[in-house]
Amino acid sequence: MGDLSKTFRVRDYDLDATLASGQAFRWQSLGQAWEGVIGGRWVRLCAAKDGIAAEVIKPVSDWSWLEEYLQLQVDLGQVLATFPDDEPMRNAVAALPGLRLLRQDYWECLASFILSATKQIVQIRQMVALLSERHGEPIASSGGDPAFAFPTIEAIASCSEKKLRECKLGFRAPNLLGAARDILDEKIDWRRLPTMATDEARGELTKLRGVGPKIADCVLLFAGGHHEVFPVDVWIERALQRLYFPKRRPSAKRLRKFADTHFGPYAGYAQQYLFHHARVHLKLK
DNA sequence: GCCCAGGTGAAGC
DNA sequence: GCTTCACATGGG
Repeated sequence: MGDLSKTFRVRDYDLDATLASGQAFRWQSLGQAWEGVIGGRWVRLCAAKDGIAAEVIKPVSDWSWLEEYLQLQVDLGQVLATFPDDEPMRNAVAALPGLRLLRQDYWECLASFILSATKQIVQIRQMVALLSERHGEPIASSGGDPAFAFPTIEAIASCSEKKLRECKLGFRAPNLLGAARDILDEKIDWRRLPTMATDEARGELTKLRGVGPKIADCVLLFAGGHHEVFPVDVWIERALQRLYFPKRRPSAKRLRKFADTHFGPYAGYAQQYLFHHARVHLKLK
């Protein structure tokens, strides 16, 4: 049997901040609701009293895929308690209480962040949407437009570079294609990735062309659940500079070291707070 | 038109 | 080692 909707009880969950924070790229805001696709299922989410209401289009009896994706079991208070007690962190948390990290699919996350290189978040969304429409499986959805699953590794691997460039991927096209083919050709130990220690997994991911430390760290954090990982991108670099070293100009290496030692066991969460806060509330340049 | 965007890899000091 | 640059494409 199963149900078409379910309400999950959860505290401290800011759905808007979480789905708009640039960690996942398939969510669309429609009025009060968010519509998206998680692993081949169309979903509509809505903030509800004491929790989150979910709607699907085909009956579901086991909702663990959604609980896992949304990380409903995480006690946010415990996470926030591990943050360093300094002004930048206090401000970022105060501005967005309830911001969470999702737990995404490895391939979709890797592919999306391969596309993220020197692109704005809006444009990453556009590339991901176009790629899914053209190379993903159509799936049932509510309303007029069909929805599309994110393209499988096989679907991307069987594309030509030209086909991918037609999805506006630019110079990222060969990187995405290469990643899909290298995974299928077992150039990296893809299957064992989820159980690897952080450094080993990072080493595997960065064997892929177009995947450096930043993209690898995003995959480790957003798909692998390595919560101690702190991806450093241009936004975070600016935020760290301005918030923690206003008078000096530390090298990228120095900032990396600071990020690795300052933020504690949930540094990845801290990073997401700083990142979203910097993007939304600070005019950093 | 110009500048820059959740980077990376290669080439130049 | 560190700095600079090319790489496609679109939005502000």
